[in-house]
Amino acid sequence: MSDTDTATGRFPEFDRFLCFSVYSAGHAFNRLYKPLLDPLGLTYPQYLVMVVLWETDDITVGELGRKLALESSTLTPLLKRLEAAGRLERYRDAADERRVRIRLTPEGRALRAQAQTVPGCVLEATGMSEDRLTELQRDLDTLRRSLLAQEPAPDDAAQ
Amino acid sequence: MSDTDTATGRFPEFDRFLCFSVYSAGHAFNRLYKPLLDPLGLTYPQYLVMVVLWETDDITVGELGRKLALESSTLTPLLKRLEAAGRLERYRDAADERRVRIRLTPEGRALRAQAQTVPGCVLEATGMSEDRLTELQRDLDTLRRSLLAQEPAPDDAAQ
DNA sequence: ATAAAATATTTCGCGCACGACATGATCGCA
DNA sequence: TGCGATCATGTCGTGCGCGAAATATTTTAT
Repeated sequence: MSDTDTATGRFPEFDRFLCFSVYSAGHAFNRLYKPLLDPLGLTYPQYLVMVVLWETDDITVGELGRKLALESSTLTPLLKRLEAAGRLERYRDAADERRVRIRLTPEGRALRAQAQTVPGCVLEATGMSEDRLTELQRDLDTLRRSLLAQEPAPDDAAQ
Repeated sequence: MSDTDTATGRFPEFDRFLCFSVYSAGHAFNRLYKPLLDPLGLTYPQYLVMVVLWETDDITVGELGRKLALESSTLTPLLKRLEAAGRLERYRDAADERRVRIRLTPEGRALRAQAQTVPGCVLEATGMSEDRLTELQRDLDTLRRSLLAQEPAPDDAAQ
């Protein structure tokens, strides 16, 4: 950051806002991915969902939401679009009718092969070594956990 | 990252996607800021706009967009909302009637005092030292520049 | 002087992303 | 058994965020 000038107590310069660097790097990824994903007919969040499903198929909306840190109110419309595009199926869990499970269609699984080249393109675009990127990712994950630890986890206010 | 397994050529595990760590850290900032900004009647992107304006007032939409890396089609509605809330004024530049300039109202300037405590809260929430955060920010800015360098800057395709 | 190209902003349509609320299923306990 | 609490998902309203197209102004080249 810092998002502050601790020494002076004055409002920090805009350039020193870490939150903006994160915000802006996120947009940059979005722009980079767009031309790579357009041919696959996927948006960037849809691609992240597919990556999870290629790794762990037949998962509930809730599990998907926990992996991606997204609300079901975000995922439901996104998943319906992927379903309409024939990439996956949504069906009620027979054992617990509250749950909706997501399963890839053959077409959805096949898409993985077409996406093979994407990660390499992205890696190259970063222009950084894998070690440096791994380190950066580790720091970001640490940061994310700290930030979320502030906000009251869903409930467990007790204790 | 990496967003790839260069060694194997296999599709990387979801956990190794740097883009997701950035994406998710961005959401985490959003969630952290919400309760801090709600009392000020600002959203997170609106806050970023205000931070820029507190530092550089009387700026055009285009300049603001370059600083924030946002399109004018994103800023226009956001600025109209801030104008409706009485935080700023939009007016045509007399010297060049194509431009719209943004100027804080007294109320908009006064809001800065109420926001004084925000950066400190955010810094504290990160749980990281300022040095570490500065380093992280530097890496993210480097990354962002690399990513954007891929996509053809607006035009100058010539040369 | 004027037509054509470039520039600045706005409008529109689409897709996230969230919080608040609604719905329906399951669980726990009297 | 059954009724209230909890849980999983979905719906709705608001606000980004972008690309494409529209509008209006200025600049450039003729």
